[in-house]
Amino acid sequence: MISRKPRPDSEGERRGKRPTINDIARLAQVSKKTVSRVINDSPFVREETREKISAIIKELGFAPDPQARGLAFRRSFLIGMIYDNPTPQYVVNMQQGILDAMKGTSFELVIRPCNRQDPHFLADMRAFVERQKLFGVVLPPSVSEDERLIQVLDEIDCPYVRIASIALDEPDAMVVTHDHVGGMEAARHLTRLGHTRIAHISGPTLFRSAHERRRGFTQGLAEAGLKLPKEFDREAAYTFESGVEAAAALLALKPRPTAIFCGNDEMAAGVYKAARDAGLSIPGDVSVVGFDDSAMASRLYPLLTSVKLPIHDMGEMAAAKLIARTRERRAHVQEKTEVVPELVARESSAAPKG
Amino acid sequence: MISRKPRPDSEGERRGKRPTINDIARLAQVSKKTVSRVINDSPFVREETREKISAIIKELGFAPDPQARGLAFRRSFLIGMIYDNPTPQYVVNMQQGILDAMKGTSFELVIRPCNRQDPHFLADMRAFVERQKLFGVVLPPSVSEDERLIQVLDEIDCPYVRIASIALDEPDAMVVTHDHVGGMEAARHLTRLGHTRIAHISGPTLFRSAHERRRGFTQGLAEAGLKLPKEFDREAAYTFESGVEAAAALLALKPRPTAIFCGNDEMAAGVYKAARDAGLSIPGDVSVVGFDDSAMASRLYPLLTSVKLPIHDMGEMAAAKLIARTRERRAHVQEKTEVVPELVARESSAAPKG
DNA sequence: CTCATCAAGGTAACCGGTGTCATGTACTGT
DNA sequence: ACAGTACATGACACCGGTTACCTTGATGAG
Repeated sequence: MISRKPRPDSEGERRGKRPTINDIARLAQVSKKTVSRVINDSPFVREETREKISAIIKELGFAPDPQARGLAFRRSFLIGMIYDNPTPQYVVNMQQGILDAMKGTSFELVIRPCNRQDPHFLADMRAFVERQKLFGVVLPPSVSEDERLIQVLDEIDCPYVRIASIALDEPDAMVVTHDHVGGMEAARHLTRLGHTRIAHISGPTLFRSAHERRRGFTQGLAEAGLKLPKEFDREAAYTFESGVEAAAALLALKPRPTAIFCGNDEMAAGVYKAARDAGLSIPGDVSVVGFDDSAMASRLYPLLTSVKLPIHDMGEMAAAKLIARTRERRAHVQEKTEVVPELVARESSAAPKG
Repeated sequence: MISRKPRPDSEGERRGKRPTINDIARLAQVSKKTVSRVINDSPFVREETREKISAIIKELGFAPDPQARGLAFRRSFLIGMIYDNPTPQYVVNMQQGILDAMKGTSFELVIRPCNRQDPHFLADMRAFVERQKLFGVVLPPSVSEDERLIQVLDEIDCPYVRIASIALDEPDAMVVTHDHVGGMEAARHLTRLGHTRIAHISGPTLFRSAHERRRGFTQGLAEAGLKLPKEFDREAAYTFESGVEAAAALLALKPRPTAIFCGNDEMAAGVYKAARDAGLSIPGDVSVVGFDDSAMASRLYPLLTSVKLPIHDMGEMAAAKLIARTRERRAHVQEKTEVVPELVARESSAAPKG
């Protein structure tokens, strides 16, 4: 129960002290440079020597000091995640994905939420990345869309991988999420159910994701010969409240839509509320489709049909691309780069009445 | 749209290169050691000298390299957050709190989810903390309750702050969350509404939080002369599914409880489902109170009454304690250490029928 | 007036690795 | 048998700071 217990007196030996590269070198009777070569997989080490050194390293549980190594490399072993996405589920899943990609490597994840509106935004990010000499950064939307930030990162020569709904960059600096396919799937799902009066509540269209989801959606409607009339096309803010408001307006129209596709689950939850307020039932009077397939989707009643993006995998892929830059110097350049959303049908969507 | 733009040829000057302590020393015509003294607020620098150096530092926008500094200090400027809490909202809020405490300092946050069941758990954590020479770690529940981990941290002499529902350690290594007060508030709320048959679904009681919430709850019931009968006292797993199951059992009892207090919101959502399945209305037939006040609480219908813990502030306080260790060598030792949950009454709790 | 004391700052080694280049060996080819 | 080359390794400076220790001039006590 005591926080800082006195440490037992250390006996003469290097008790408690982690071994250094010098210790290894001494034991292996080689220079520390050779040990360094083994650590860094240099090809210029005799197999025999390598094995001897490796054995000692393993035995002593030696691991090089990332700070010292970083200092010499002029680059740290930290990967940053810079984000402004307010959805906790999204953030946590992506973090986990990145961490999974780093598993077994000596990289660590440093996180950095930010606000693109802040006047210090660019200066802060520059200072952060430059000071920490980040090995690379993962940029989920919407920071991935900020060209000013990209310019800063290019200037200070910091590798990055952008996660976005369209290809904004070279393949090895991108994970493309094809949000428009998700929109299309939503449209297909609803038209197949027989809906014809279908509305959309999009996120702020200055977010590419919102734009792409909407684009795919209208495209999907077009496949069935349908259009998205102006009065059925509302832009909201990706928030619950804005969803309530937009949905209330839609549900007051005559004739009202029999289905609503929302740019995310938060706004879909807003539709639930607006529908209750208007005395309408889901999916009896209106079908609802969300986007994200967040935890909420399976807690709401009725269970929300939603489009799911493999956020964890996106993070993992992005980090893997970053890590690949050293591992095998641009070896298999074209790792998997694209991800496609999938519709998860639940209870909130059904054929329209009559 | 190109990821790695060629950098403009650097002119003779140190274009693009960050200044080092040597640059500052040269310009100020002092030794680098004196610059170092200024950086570290050593008292042995003449005011005049200090000002001259500070001015140059500011002008050049110099910031010492954390790796080099860390290497010499034998300690990094990274603060770790080790967690196993699966609730994204919780994780993100706490992260944000920690980051807010670090704002303006040169610390960065490294996150590390873990699984206490994993056989490598302790070894992994030791390697992580020791390799990175973490400045300190923040331990939210339930890792904060793991005495083996604490022992490891003590051994490698890594400072930590534990966030837990009871005082497990010295005040400067703790943030105490008094979960039992939350349980008590829930009990008071329900008894005041007139309920007498009140049930509880707790989290796994090997989690202190679950145990404390339950303890406070029974204590609150006792204040009103009530007991928690055995059949009204269920232990579940903090998950939605386990909540459904436990609630179904409770609602099948005769007479059934008129109110259920849940150890978290996830399980409360489970009660909603079980109630619907049983054809019971909330709060008409059963009142429900959750714990966490997660985002879900205000998306569910009816809005969930829940007990709220200031998670962001807990993270902030914990990190502040860590940082205070250097800032002003154990100056005001007794920073604020305790936090009290608050009940947020919404629609899911009302007076019992009749 | 001398010596101890202290503030203010400098010097050099060091933290734990890596880069550069020199050196020594063992094969090649002729 | 001998230069030429490729491989394997070591010596040493360096990354950008800090610690430990030393010097210097000024001040005060005896």
